[in-house]
Amino acid sequence: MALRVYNTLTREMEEFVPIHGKKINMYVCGPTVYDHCHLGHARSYISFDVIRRYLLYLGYDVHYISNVTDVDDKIINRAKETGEDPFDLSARFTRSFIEDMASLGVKMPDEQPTVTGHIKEIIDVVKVLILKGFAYATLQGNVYYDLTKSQEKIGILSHQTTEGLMEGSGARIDVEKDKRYPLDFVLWKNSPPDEPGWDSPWGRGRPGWHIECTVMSMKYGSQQLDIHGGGADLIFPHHEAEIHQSEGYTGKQPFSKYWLHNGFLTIDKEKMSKSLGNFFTIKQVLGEFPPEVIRFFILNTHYRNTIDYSEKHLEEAGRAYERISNTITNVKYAIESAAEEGGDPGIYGEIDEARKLFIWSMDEDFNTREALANLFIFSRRINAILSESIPDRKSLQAVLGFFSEIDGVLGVFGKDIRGTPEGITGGLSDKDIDAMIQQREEARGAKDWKRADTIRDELKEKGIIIEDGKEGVRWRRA
RNA sequence: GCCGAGGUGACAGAGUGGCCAAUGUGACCGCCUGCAGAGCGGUUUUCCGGGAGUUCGAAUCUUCCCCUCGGCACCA
Repeated sequence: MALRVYNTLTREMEEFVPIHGKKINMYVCGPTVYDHCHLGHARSYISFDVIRRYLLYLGYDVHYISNVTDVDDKIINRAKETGEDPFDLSARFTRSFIEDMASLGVKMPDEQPTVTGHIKEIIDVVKVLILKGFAYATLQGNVYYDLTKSQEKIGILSHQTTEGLMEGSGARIDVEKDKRYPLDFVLWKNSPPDEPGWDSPWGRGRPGWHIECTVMSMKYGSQQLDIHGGGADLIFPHHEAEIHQSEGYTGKQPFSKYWLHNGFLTIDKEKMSKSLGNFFTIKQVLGEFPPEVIRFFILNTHYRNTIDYSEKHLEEAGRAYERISNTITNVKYAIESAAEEGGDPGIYGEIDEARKLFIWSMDEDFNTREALANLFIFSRRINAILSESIPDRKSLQAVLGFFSEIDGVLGVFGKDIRGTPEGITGGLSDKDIDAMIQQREEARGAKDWKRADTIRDELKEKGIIIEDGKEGVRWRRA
């Protein structure tokens, strides 16, 4: 059994073998911060978050790098529209992005470099590319990568022919007049006086979009990465450009051994994107659904497939999520009334089997959907055991431990395992709730069902759900 | 136009040639329950876009056709 991944570079499933043993350098393209992030970004970063966590779970030493593009035409244009300083604007949306990721339980990258923090390094790499003959500066103060110098690599990731690319894009790109070849891409771009810029050997300007990833992945990772990830929309031209310039710079190939790309998120079968205006920001969706449901929803489809967003689908995901969530709650309640030892040891076999299936699923290109399906089966078995008898505390703790182990990868059930902190719900403290339940129990004892139901309804209105079980009454916040 | 991905039950979505094609949601029935909830058991008739082929055997491989979505300026 070994991990296999789908590599965009070869278009095949390949066994995952890192370049340097257990140490992995993984780079994922971050966002351009000119607006709040939308659910499509969430999809991408949650997918790679889980990939990262699973590699850690397998015992790899993962060094995870993800940049923030904080200077770019879109930022400058947006700032012009709003009259805001472009750097203030990008700082504002960088904070927004980091907040969103934290809400969704995406682990912080080990390194999160920004473009503006690496201007000097970028200039140095561009200088070398010119020296080596892979790039040329023009009189207008632009520097372009010269694609004729690595023509054999055109289409290496997008798997298209030069002609195909020329026909498709040539007609639409307004070809910069100082470019030698239509497919050449900009490494350094001249900045007019009213726009952000830095002094360079070619005049005042700013980095092109692709060069940052080359520079930062090398500075914080290695000249050759194990994994490079991003949305499928980055395959061309962004990631291909990175290959040209990185391999030109280092003389080593491949720039990245594995290229992983996540699929899109659509709405009504149309791609969610800022240019189409059909997007929901992460903050909007978080306003309607809890973060763990959003994560569950995203992980409920394989990361390379398209997900069609709709409230209906999210609600469905919420109900599915509750099944496992309820199982965890059931186990926790059972622990309270369980004997220390002496229960049916069969439960350990269930855990071993479930762990095997989890790894088996995830080893196949991070198949979280399959992993969740197996977790449902495990949940059902545990519930079945629980409805027949109460196992001993030790084995129940082991079940909880297993959920926690899995959750280290999926990051979905943490709240259920740890439990909600004590607090106030609907103006009621835990103490108030317990008191009301006590009253209801008295009514039930007297078979005063009307009064018992009234209390239950009253609590329900305030967001507390009462459930009568054989180990006593339990409650949870809706 | 060029290139790519995909069409699986009511819906969502796995499926690594071979036990009755996972799993979840929904619906229905039963158990449990004062009722409800949660849970358990069961049912949801021929669910693999269509044709041809390879094979003892195909949802899985080949080929043709139909349809959908996406990439080719920016995009996760």
